[in-house]
Amino acid sequence: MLELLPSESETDKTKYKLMKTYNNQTRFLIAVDCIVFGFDGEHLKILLIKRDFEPEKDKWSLMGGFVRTDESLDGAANRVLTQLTGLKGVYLEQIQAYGDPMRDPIERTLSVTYFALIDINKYQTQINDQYHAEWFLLKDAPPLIFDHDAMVETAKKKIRYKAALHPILFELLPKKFTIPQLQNLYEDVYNTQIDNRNFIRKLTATKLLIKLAEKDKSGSKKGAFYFKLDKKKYQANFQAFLNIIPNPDKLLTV
Amino acid sequence: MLELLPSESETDKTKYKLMKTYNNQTRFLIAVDCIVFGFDGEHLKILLIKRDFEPEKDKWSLMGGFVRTDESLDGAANRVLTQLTGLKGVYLEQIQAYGDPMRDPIERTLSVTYFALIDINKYQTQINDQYHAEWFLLKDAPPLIFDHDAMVETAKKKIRYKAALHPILFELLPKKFTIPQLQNLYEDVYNTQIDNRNFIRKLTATKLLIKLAEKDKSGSKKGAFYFKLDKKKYQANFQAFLNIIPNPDKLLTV
DNA sequence: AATATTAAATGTCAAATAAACAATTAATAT
DNA sequence: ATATTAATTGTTTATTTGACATTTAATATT
Repeated sequence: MLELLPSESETDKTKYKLMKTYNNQTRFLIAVDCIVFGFDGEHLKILLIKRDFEPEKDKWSLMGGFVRTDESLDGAANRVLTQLTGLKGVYLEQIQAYGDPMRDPIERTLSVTYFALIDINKYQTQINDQYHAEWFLLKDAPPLIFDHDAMVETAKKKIRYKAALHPILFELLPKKFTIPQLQNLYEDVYNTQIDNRNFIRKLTATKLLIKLAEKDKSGSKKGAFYFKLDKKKYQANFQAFLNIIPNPDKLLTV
Repeated sequence: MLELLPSESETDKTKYKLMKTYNNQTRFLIAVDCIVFGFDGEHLKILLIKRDFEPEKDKWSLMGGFVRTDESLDGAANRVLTQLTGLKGVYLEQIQAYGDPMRDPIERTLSVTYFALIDINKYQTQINDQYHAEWFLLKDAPPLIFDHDAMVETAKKKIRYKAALHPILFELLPKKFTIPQLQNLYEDVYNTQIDNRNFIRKLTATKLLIKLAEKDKSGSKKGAFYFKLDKKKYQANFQAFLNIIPNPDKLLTV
């Protein structure tokens, strides 16, 4: 930044000590807001909380919180997410900072959004569910407070964009999953039908999947083989561009 | 966010008026920092400023500034960029928020970074060059203050990533440019050699270029034809995935 | 026990795309 | 007239993609 205060010529450390704050600048509240996605085997879902206090009491909202004095942004986002879900080590990625002066009617607040991808099976309503959290189908989520609807829209676009190139959607699945589950997930995210043979061929080419002996019999008579992710290849090749769905760029705005 | 104050039951507007601020929360400075890229026909460059005030006097830094009371983040970034370059309507994109508690030794400050792509020919040192700005080859830019080096690294990755899929690099070129210039640009961004015939074929396929009658004679005896961008197609198909350079994902971390 | 039912799993062919590769052309300089 | 230099152009092969229908494994039914 610019507009630092001039100071006398001394050692840097001394200077810093002399200069305790930047004068004549306004300070703002900083919040993090999390867009938490899950997958029920059929459809994408989003975890929202119902506010039981004013303002906007009884309205639905993203889970968030103010950044504290000694925590980083990622730290705050992880804290908020753990408060809500009880989960740690969740896939969490910063999306964007929202800083419109009027976005919070009470007081100007900057919000840094994160999206989280969690295995919905690991999530359990906290015993002391102070947040009144609820899963919604993404398609019929209720209106949200402030600019949270815009945040969710951006988050949807972001995961569509990123999942078109990188295997992040596995973060939504349990350790063992079936090909039909995986295909349902991709089809729901992109709201499109995918040819099953091409889908499997492309998946096989990634070498990310390990076939297990066990079958999931719950969905059909024949049963579908379980697969698990090859974690090493997943981490090693995460940045590589995949092309699982046909013409992904045509689907990004749907 | 959570942790709003409870309030009496009245109309929303009344509630908001009653509730003037969020209590018991720390407020922080918010800055924007711009990573400004240019292209001299051969190499990518970055615009840095030399601080002539304490702390970190005489050190190189990104151009930045504190967010003011009534401006948005984008507004602040545009203001800062115009102050530095005199340019308006520049390609500017938010990258990321940096919020490590110790990133600024004077006072905790959140910085939201933006990258700017400008036509280096349009840039002219401001008459009153209070910022002592200077262009550096990206490869031999000096060490920067605070966490600005990390910001530049992230910005480099970001434009490599984005330019692998979208035609943003045209923002660095003048209205009229030649194919050799364009190829130099891509080769410098990805630090790789590109086969000239394949490069032109892929570019032609995008239908983004319009060939002009005029030639640029400065670089060779034969001269290279000027091209200009088809602005309508550029805007209409900006989100479409291109594949100008071979195996871009292999080059993203170089 | 044979047959029906249901969803999972599998293969082929044609079209499009990408990568590797060298010769010709247009202008100026000698 | 010839040499020089960089810009421009095309072909061939390999790979990837998309479109398309049948078989298989298990359970349910008769």
